[in-house]
Amino acid sequence: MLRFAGRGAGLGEGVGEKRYHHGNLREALLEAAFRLVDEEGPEAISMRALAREAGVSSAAPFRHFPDKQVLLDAIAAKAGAEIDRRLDEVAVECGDALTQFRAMTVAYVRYAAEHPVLFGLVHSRSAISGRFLGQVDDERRLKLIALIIEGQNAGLIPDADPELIALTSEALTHGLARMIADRHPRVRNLDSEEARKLALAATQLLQTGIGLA
Amino acid sequence: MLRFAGRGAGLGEGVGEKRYHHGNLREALLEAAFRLVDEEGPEAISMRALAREAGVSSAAPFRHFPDKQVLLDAIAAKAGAEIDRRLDEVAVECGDALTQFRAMTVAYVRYAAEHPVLFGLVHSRSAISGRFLGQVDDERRLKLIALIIEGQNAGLIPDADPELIALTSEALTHGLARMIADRHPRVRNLDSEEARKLALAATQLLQTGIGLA
DNA sequence: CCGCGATCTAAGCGGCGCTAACATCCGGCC
DNA sequence: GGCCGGATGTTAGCGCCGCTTAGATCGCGG
Repeated sequence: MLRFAGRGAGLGEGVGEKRYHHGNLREALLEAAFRLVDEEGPEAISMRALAREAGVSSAAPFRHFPDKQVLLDAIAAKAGAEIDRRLDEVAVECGDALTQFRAMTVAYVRYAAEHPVLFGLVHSRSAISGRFLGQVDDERRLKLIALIIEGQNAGLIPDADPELIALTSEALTHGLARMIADRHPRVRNLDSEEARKLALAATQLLQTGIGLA
Repeated sequence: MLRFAGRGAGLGEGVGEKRYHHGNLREALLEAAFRLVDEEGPEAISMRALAREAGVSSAAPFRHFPDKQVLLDAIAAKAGAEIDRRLDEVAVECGDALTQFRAMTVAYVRYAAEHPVLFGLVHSRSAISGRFLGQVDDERRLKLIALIIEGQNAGLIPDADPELIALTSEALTHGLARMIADRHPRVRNLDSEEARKLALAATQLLQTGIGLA
């Protein structure tokens, strides 16, 4: 956590009080921006508007974020961490490899349905090129591959290249999530329960395959 | 096609010539914007810069595009039409249903690898909500479902819900394309030949399935 | 050949991202 | 305790942006 100035603006701040230093400006900006992006989209925020909302001058935010893109990247990192948290959460409920993979798919797709804009921001080129998400993604990649090898040893998964199986599975999951988040005509307006059912059906189909030859 | 003023600025326009009316401003703006978005991203264009490039005043573009978003949507529509053209092109080379589907996946993923920004723009919320892409998408959806039913009748595809099979297939295709276009760490810097191989391997895996139970 | 609608220009409004120069304040060091 | 340096604010302003309005120019149909 960041240090918090002792005399900074706490939650019980009086209405008329004005102090030179905000005390927690970085977090205040990040939270406001996070909420606004989630609700209105990334184009809806401006550094100046955020500064006004926080009650500081329009130049103040640049003390904490060198430019707007860095702020957007920070928002993406926050959303990415939340996705990661949810995936870890459902992963501990175990079951065999395929069950675990399906549970993670459901969690991923549900996040996309519930927070489409943030989901999109996480996968924007700028956010992806950031160090943070690359690391997280790599960790999950290794876990997923380990899971697949485990499934292969247990006779649940065919002996194809684990990397390819992981990538294909993830592509299906990611494609579903993207289509929902982007309001693709074919999956418009799914609530997260419908998204859950769709994710289950699609992953089931991936398990059995769509070819008979 | 749009009408083209007889005395409009043709390709052989003299250097010093200046005329009050451009003659083909809408197309000139669209082409320049299309190229710039493809090369530099949507944030790289501004109405004023496009006007300068076309040699007109900064207000002129607004005679042809009510606002910037409409221009971006027009670019997305153009890219969407090109994707559609490519899919139709490979679809006529026939083969059975599964082969045809795999060829279309390859074409789709290759476009994403070759024109990542345009591919992303086509699937932006604003473009998707436009009438045009919805129609195109719906046509292709019906074709794909017809293809699946054909495959089921031929004993190539299992008797699951054709809608679900279509959606799952498309989600895999779309997910691969998105990951490549967004430079997802796991599939960075694939050229279109590598993209082709990956698409073939992944769709092959979808056919056989990733589960043995 | 003329007038009317389509197309363009000039000028400007308010907002934006970002910077520079200066003000204030906090924590740490003697 | 006092002071001093760096972190964190402020004011002012630059240049660009999207977009609007009012008027100039053009070209086509009657």
